Amino acid sequence: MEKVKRLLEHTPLKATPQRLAILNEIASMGHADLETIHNNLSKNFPSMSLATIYKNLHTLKEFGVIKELNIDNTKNKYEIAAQPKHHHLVCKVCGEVTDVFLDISTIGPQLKDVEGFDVDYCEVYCYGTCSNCKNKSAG
Amino acid sequence: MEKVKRLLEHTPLKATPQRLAILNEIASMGHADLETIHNNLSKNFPSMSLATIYKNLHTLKEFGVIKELNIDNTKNKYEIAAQPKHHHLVCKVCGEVTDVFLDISTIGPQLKDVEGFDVDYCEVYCYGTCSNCKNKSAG
DNA sequence: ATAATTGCAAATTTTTTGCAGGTTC
DNA sequence: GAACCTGCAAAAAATTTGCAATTAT
Repeated sequence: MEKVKRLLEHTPLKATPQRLAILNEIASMGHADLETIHNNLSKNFPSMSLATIYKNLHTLKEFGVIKELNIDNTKNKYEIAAQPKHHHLVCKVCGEVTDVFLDISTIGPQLKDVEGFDVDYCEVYCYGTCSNCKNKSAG
Repeated sequence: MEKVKRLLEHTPLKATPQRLAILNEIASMGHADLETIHNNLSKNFPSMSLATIYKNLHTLKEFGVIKELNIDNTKNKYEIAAQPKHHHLVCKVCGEVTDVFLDISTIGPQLKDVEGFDVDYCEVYCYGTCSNCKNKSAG
């Protein structure tokens, strides 16, 4: 829990048990959505209210502690922001999300052509079937 | 209107005026969200109900006539699916979305390493500032 | 004629808000 | 002690549903 506490260091946000639990859940899952966070935390933390999770996800995102993923057909998922830059692999069967490090340096030069648009960063989402799901469908 | 009617040809969906108007709106805007569609269509089509738009966006997506975009911090936007493969540029200031053709052939080979994951396709979203917004902030 | 679609109103689900009591710094 | 947070309950917003009348094929 001390690990995630550090994520709040340069923010005005207080390290409440609920907030740390939410961060810890996201950190240990890698990626988590609101419902999953609520379900998992409710077990050990029965009074954890939905409103608290809504407020926290909003605030944590606002202060750049977490990031929202933008995945097709999925409820919003969150990940810890302080990670090396990476992209995402999404299994369209089970929904599992995996981080992947990609060299996308060939994209930047192609955007030079776009009249006057200043690109800050690009996000890549790759969709397909994970090995688990592939094996299941194969028999 | 005949143009968008063709988009329904290989589906069991009927070409109702409401449906065609929705498709036409998306086609002419390039990308549109539910609220915008509703606002714009209500002008000429006062009885157009929100429920009809919800149902249509769902059905049209289900049959692959339209695609939902996955843009950070934005309400779901839709585009016509039958278009050459492209990616998206998003202005973080005004929200404007622009299509962009990118060669992402360098990504595929990098994914060979990922154990057992079969990638179908990748989506790239590039975020930045469009020329309009850049000029405004510059004075 | 048949099956699909619309629009309304109601129901449901999701998200936000206000505030009293409690907590962190 | 000041500012911030939580959890509750209520409010607001977003989305879905059921159904009778209508429409496309």
